[in-house]
Amino acid sequence: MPELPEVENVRLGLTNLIVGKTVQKVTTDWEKILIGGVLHFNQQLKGATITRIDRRGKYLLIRFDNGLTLVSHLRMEGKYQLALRQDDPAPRFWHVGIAFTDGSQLRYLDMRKFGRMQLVQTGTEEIVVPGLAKMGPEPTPATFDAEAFYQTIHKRKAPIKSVILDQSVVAGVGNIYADESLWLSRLHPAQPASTITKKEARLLHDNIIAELQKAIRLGGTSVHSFVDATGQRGAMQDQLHVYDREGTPCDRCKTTIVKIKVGQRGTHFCPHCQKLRKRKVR
DNA sequence: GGTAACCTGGAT
DNA sequence: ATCCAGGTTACC
Repeated sequence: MPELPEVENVRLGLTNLIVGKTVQKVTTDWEKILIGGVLHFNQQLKGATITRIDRRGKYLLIRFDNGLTLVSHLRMEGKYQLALRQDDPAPRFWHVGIAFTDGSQLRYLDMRKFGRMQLVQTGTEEIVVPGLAKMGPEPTPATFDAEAFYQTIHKRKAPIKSVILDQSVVAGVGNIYADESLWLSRLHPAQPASTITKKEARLLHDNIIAELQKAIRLGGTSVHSFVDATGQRGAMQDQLHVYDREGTPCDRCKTTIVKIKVGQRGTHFCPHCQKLRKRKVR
C-alpha cells in the first residue's frame, strides 16, 4: 500500500491521535506480525507512554518514554485506526490491538499480513533493523545529493526503475512514484542505470524530490485502498500521469500509455516520451 | 541479478 | 482458474 508520502500522512494522523497515550495491553491473532512475540510486546510496553512518532523511508518509528521505539512497516496493505473504546466493533483484517489506559485502542489492519512491528532501544534502530541500516538518503534537497545519486546509479547496470526502487539508493520511492518520476524525466523504466547521463540523473533526482513532496502535500495516493490513520483518502491519484493509466493518452503527447513488467513489477510508461536507448549519449 | 516466498481478496 | 496488487527478503 504505502510509499513514503502515504507513510508520512499516516505519521501525521497518528501523531494527532495517539501521542500522550499510555499502553495497557497488546493483543494479536497473527503473532508473526510482532517480531519477538506478543508477550514480549506486553512486557516491554505496558505502562509506557507515546512521546512522538517519526518516520524514516517507509518505516514508522513510534517513540515511548521508556527508551523504546516501535518500528512499524506497513508493507503492502497495513493500516492503523483508532477506536475510542476497546469494545467498538472489530474491523475486518484487524490483527494487532494496542489498548491504552484511557480506554481507546489502536488497531493495526493488514489484509495480507505482510507488515511487521519490532521493538528496539531508541537510537539503535538504524543498526538493529536491517531495512533501516541500509536506508538511503531521505528525498529532500538537504539530504539527497544529485552528484552522489549519479555516482551510485552510474555503477549499476540494472534497469533505472529497479535502482530507484532500491531503498538504499534513495528512501521511500515505491512502484507508483518510480513510474511517475521516470515519466517526468522522460526516461524509459528499463534503461540500464549505467547509461543515464549526469544531466538526466540530476533531472530524475529533482523530479523524485518534487513528486514525493507533492504527494505528501496532497495526502498521498489512494488507487487501491490507502487511507491514513484518520480514515482520509489521498488526492494524489488525480495527479498521476502513467501509473494505473495504461490504455489512456499520454498527457504530453497523446500516445497510448502502455504497461510492461520491469523487475517483476507492473510498470507504466509512454513509449513515445520515454524511449529506450542502446548506449549512453552525451 | 533474477526468482520465490510471505498472504489474501478482487478482477478477468 | 489464473493473474494481479503502494514491499521486502531469502535464496540460487
